[in-house]
Amino acid sequence: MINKEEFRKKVILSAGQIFSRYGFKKTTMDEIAKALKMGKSSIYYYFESKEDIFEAVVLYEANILRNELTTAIKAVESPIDKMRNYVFVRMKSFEKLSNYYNAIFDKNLDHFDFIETIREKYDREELAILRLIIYHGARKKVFNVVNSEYTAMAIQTTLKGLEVPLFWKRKEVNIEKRLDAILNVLFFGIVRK
Amino acid sequence: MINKEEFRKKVILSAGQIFSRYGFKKTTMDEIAKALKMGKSSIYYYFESKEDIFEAVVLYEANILRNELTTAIKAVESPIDKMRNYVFVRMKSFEKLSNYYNAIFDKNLDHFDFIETIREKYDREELAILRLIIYHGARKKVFNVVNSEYTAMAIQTTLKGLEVPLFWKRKEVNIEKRLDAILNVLFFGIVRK
DNA sequence: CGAATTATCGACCAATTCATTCGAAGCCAT
DNA sequence: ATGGCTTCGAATGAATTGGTCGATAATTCG
Repeated sequence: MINKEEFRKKVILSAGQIFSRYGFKKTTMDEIAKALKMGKSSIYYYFESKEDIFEAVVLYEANILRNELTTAIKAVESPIDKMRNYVFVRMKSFEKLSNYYNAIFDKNLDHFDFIETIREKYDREELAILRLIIYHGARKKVFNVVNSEYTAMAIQTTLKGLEVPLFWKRKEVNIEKRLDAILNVLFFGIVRK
Repeated sequence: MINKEEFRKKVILSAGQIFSRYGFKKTTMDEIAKALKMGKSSIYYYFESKEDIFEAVVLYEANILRNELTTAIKAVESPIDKMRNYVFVRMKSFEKLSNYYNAIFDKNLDHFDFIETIREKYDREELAILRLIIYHGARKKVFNVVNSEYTAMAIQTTLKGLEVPLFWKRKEVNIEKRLDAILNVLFFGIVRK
């Protein structure tokens, strides 16, 4: 490969597909390697661990979504309707969950009920949570209800419930710091080097 | 449970969802048990093995699809267009594969190229193969080109390539017999007891 | 009731799978 | 051919997984 950074991106794109399809646990390093047409051990030259790859994927995805949402929010005139519309379309593209997103709009479900439902049915689709967080954040932005304390708590609660060994559940890392990293990417576009 | 047969069906429906999502290998008995809210070992009271469940699921699914197709075929007046249309719609509903089904119609791909593509991308989605078989069979029926030798060979070739330990790959069973069972269900509606 | 049959479960096992390591080796420019 | 960068196959130790077994509920039936 020409460039280390370029190769990492290649991995992120490739592994991202597999992760979003099978989730963290069910995705194996062998699969990732095979998709890249590479020896499994070679990947460890660019990434520390499977969780490291996953973290990179999530942050990458988060950044893209944030950009899209930011643009959309800027273009909003009649906040509620436009936003509702936009998020609706975005969610639809995430086929597997559209039913639930429909539900929350149609039946005016409580946010936490909603999270609970998702957790029960899709606790392997971490990216769903990500989108949920974004939705949550976007809503806050649009309605101008900024309460990062509440947001952080909601996210933390959600993550705690997941069985998947997400990187931010590692005992040795500071959960607060990780959360900050994510929130920075999501809402302020700051990406760590 | 009231009835042994009824419980088996419950398992088939529940496990079927998981199988079709994650494929045979990635689906664990623990998951199936959890979905049924039962102890894992209890399932073995009704089924011999994981493969046994899978076999039941596949045959069940095959039977439903066969019925649908049979009805559709009966209603065909202008065989080519109607059939094309019907299969098209059916395939669309199988979202993940629709691109490939589109491809085969639009670009007139060879049948075997198509199988190859599927195998490469989705060799864990055995039900995709099933649908392919049905499509294959339906095509034969509509175009009145009946050549069961060819059909059987195509299927066998396809199955051989799969890495998944499908029940029909077991050494101790007669592959021919298993194929016959499947074909009987698919094209003649005969279900084994 | 009580015995026999049916159904469920937790604990356990052997085999496999998996993430990760490591040393060797390929490749390429000097 | 030396040295740095990159790739890989084989090995490993820990975790997972399909399946077993004996105990124990639950249900049926005399």
